[in-house]
This record gives sequence, C-alpha cells and structure tokens, in this order.
Amino acid sequence: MVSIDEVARLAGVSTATVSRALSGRGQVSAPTRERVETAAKSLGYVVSSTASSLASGRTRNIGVIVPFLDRWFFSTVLSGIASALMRRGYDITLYSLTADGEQRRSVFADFLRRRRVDGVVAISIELGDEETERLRELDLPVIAIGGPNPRLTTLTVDDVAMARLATSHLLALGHRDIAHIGASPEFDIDFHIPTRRRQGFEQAMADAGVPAHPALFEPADFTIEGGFRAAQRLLGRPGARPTAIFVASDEMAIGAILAARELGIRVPDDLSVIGIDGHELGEFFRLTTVDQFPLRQGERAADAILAELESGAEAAPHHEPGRLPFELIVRGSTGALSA
Amino acid sequence: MVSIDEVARLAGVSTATVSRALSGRGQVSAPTRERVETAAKSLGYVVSSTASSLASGRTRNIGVIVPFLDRWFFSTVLSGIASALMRRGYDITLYSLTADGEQRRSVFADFLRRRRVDGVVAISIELGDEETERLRELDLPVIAIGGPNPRLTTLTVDDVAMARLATSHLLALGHRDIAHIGASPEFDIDFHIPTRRRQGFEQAMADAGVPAHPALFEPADFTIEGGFRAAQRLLGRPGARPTAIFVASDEMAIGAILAARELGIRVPDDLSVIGIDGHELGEFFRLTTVDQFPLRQGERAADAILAELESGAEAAPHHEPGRLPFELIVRGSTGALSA
DNA sequence: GTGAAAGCGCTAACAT
DNA sequence: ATGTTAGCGCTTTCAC
Repeated sequence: MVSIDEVARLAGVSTATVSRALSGRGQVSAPTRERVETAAKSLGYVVSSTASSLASGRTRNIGVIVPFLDRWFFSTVLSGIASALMRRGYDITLYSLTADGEQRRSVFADFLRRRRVDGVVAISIELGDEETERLRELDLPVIAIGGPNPRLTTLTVDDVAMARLATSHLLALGHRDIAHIGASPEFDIDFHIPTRRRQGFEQAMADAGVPAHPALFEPADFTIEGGFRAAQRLLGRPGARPTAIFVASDEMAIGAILAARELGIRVPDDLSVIGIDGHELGEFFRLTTVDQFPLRQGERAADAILAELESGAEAAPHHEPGRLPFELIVRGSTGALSA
Repeated sequence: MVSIDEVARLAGVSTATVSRALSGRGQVSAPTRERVETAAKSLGYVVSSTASSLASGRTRNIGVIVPFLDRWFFSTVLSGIASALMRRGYDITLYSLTADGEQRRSVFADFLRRRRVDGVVAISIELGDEETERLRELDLPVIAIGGPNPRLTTLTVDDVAMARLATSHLLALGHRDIAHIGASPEFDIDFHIPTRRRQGFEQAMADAGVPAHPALFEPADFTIEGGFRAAQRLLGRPGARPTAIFVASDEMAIGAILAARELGIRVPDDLSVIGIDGHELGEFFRLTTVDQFPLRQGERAADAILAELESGAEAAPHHEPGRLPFELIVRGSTGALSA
C-alpha cells in the first residue's frame, strides 16, 4: 500500500500539497502539480477512499436502492445510473430490497446509516412513511425515480399522459372496441402505476366519446405470462372481440401478442396491440409502444444527484412532476381498423 | 451524527468498550454489553463505516464486477450475490463494465484500487492478462464465476458436460438429425462458452455414433432474435429438416421455438428444442433446458468470498473446475422422435 | 503557493 | 473485563 507520504517524499513536497495537487482543490503551481502527478503515477498511488472520506466527509459514493435486480426495467435504469456515475468517478453501492421484510428494514435502519454514501437514488420503490423519514434523517441528497413522493425530490414520468398517448394512437387508427390489460389494485405497488395508466386510458376514451366497457378490462401481473393469460381470457370470450388492446406494460403486451398468435388472430390485421415501457424485446416483436427510456431515466437521476451534491445547496424537496420524456414508437403491432 | 463518544458517555464506559460491545470482538461482560446496546439504540447510533474501515482495515464491503447489468443472466447472478451478502451485513459496490474501454480500464486502474472493498467477485468476464494482474495486485480475495482462470480462484460450471447432457437427452428420445445453434468463434467472449458447448454437443454425438453435419450448425448472438433468425435459416432450407435442435442458450432457444411456430412446425411433434441456462421465461415457453441455477451461483460466490475473508487465510488460487451444479429440466419442447 | 499540524471517528494494542 | 492511547491515511485550516 503506497501512501501519500511516499508520494510527498518522492515529489519533494508536503502531503498537503500532494492532496491539493491530486484532488484539484486549492492552489498548486503547475510545475509542482506535475511533479506530484509524475511521482504518484510512478508509484502507482491511488488515494485510500476510506481515509479520504473520513478526513473530508465526502465518500464519492452513491447508494442506489432497487426493488428488484432481475427485472428488465430496474436493471436497465440501474445500468444508466451506473454508467453516468462511473463516468464522474463515483462508486455505487447497491441496496437491493429483493429479499424479505427484515432485510428491507435493515437497509434503512442500518446499511444506509453507516455514512458510506454521499447521496441516495431510489428507483421506483413505494417508500413507507417510516422509510421516507429514515431517508430524510440521513440528511443526504435523495432522488427518487418513478412516482411522486411529496417528501422527496422526485423524477417522474406522467403515467396518465403516457396511457392517454397510447390510447389515442389506437383511437386515431379508428378503433373503438378497445380493451385494456392492466393490474388489479391489490397489485398496485410502485406508485399506483397500473391505476394511473388505467386512468389515462379511461380519460382518452371518454375524451373521444367512446365508452370503455368494464368487460374489456383484464388484470394481470406485469409479466409476459400474465399478459398472455389475460389476453386469452379477453380474446377467447364468446361475443364480439375487441379490435385493439392497450396493455399497461410491454412485457404483458408481448404476452398478448403471443396469445393472439396462438388463437389464430392476426396482429395487426385483426387486432392491434400497444404497450408501454420501451422494452428491449419490443423491436423483435414489432411492438408499438410508448417508450419511457429507462436507461436515460437512470442517467438523469445520476445527473440530478450529482448536481445536488455539487451545488452543496441542499435544496428543499422539489418535484418535476411528469417531466421525464416519453415517446410513441409505432411499429408493426398496431394498424388501422379494417373496414 | 451521533458518535461513539456519546454512546460511551451515556453508557458510562470507554469508547473502546463500546466498540467491543457493538462489534462482538473482544470480551465484554453481559451487563455492560447490554448497557451499551441500550445506549446505542436510544441514541440511534450506527458506526461510521469510513472511520471503522480506516481503523480496522476491514470495510465490510465487497466489490462486484459485471460485464452487463441489463442482461438476465448477469442480473440474476448479481441478485444472488446481493442477497447473500446483505444477509451477512456486507455492502456491495457495483462495477459495471458495460461502457467503453476507457471506463473499463479505470475500473481496474483506479476504482478497485481505492481500498473500498475487502474482496471482489467477478461475474463471467473474460479478464485480460493485465486485468488479472491488477486484480492480483490488490492483494484481496477474488472469486471469479464462470470460466477457468488459472490465476484466480474460480467457480465454474462444466459447459461441455452441460451440452453433453442436453444433447444426450435428444439422442435418448431417438433423434439423430440434430442441429446446433451456437455462436461463431468471433463471438466467443466469456470463456469460450459457445465453443465449449459446441464441443459437448459434438462429443455426445460422436459417442452415440451419430455424425454431426456441419450444415446443421448455425451461429447466432445469444439473443432471442438471433436464435429466431438462426432457426429460420436452419428450418427454411430445402432438403431434410433436423428433427431436433440443441441451442446453446435459453434465449436463443425461445427464438427458435418462435421461428418454428411461425413456419408452422409444431414443437415438440415435428421439432424438439432444448436450451441451456434456466431462463425465467423457460417455463412460459415450456422449454426443456439444462438449468445452471444462476441465482445460486451468485449465492455460492458470496459464500466463497466471505469464507476466504473470514478464514483470513489468503489461500492460493484454487479452482473447483466444473463444480457448479446443473440439471436437466424436461418441459414440453422436447419429445420422442415420431416414427 | 506551500508546509505544519490538528483532527476525521473509530479500533487495537497494551495496560491494569 | 475495561480503560488509555496511539494510530489508520488522508484533508484542511492556519501560518508563512
């Protein structure tokens, strides 16, 4: 372990100067800086993050809390955060809430309180009151992605507007008998996203003067298989079939497309299907969707936390409700209503 | 920030005793320990990880290096690591190599050298010589998952044996015209996994005295879409069609099943398909596969690194070649050769 | 612009 | 079993 003293000795300066030269804080003459840098490089010196953190109070480390690691959406957002943070020289400490409740408690009660991080990003987790309070007590910048939390600074996408956009697309294609696959309210974790998407759907329908039949709603669980089963129920019923389905997630929408295929229903000729998210598989299945750019959401969150960190100004929690971008991506799963 | 002195004062003991009582190292009488714990709890005291690390040399933090975050296999292994490590009170610092080469260099040259972690786990990354050397220079326990690296302690699954098992399953069902979807050698990152799986395939065929036609090999890129296209080529050719395909990954195998469906080829009646991995979508697609239990691989790696840490004994790199378990999971995509 | 020196909040000998 | 004390390797006043 080469330490700062060795660098100082080799460069012929004090440790204080080495610290200044290498960290960029404080004044160091150009030649001195160069000597220090050369010495550091030749010794292979890298500052000890623990010593630096203890002395300075800064860790150059951001904690990221995710509800699941093995689901596409979260790992994609995480990926965006990770690359943006690394680019700026920050480490990331990962807190996965995947497991049991006890472990989840300990993330807030212990892990986060060890002063290992300078800030926290929470990805799409519905935080309990106590959890939110714990987070606030850390007295650290916190950015939440994914749903309005009035007590935290939040980056949100407007789920209602996304759903309206998707539904409008179907309406514009002439569809009137539009079904919706969403989630039952019991399944309404994650900031009531299913509920908000359903609201958007109903608003768009109402605005167009089209009645939304309750019979044309099917709950599912946001998986491909769940979407598949919901679509089977929807399309297998006796009586008139919907001509289009607005599905509350791409994964469920893919399931719906597979169900249609199996029933011999052609997409988009006999049935249009639109999803939400921008899933990586969307292109393969030629799925029309409203993309919410999860990778960029992660990058934005990283930028936001660094901005708070660097401004030093621990601003009051502020929200940019519904400011995250989304976009209709028309592919082959939707088409005009055939006469 | 409540510090150790405040706890010591409230409990009426020295800071050393607080440290001992809370960390469990050293002797503390039961009543004293209790007083300290009560005091700590009432003050909401949590040790500062930076201070503790600097003083003790232990960080209770493991670095995990992943090649990608947004691919099912890696995020699943990571998930296994994360839960096992958290259970033991360890933090995890995530190093994603996703991005450009420069960033990758800096992980080995800078990030890992900041002494932020007690050990590192590298998931399925083919490490260059220099990278391996950097890792060794850290003088920390390192566990690599996924491929033999003679200079590091490695947890490996026997890819050749897995492929043989999969192929034998098809042979046992009576198939002889068996195709293989793998990857071209150029794509042979990750410890030559594609090559090793192909070898296993060829061995099993040879052992059964069945010739493996070169024409029945199609390279792809380990994605669903890649598997789809490879299967299209394989099944769309004039002349005799294979009756079974051994696909080198579940994602490609799913693509192959979709391609067969599209061509009106029934699975498993007209075509048997088997994959490798144990992908979460396998059940939905009724895919027969050889599961390698990635979640458990992660847990094992976590256990292994903690064992090295706690034994203190920095053992010489040792390998347990091919020791990770795998298992044939028969579902609906394979069947006996129809007469 | 640079150096001396006082910590940062703990842990681990070493005493007792 | 518990207290005293000397660091851990840096950063940051405060002088010059």
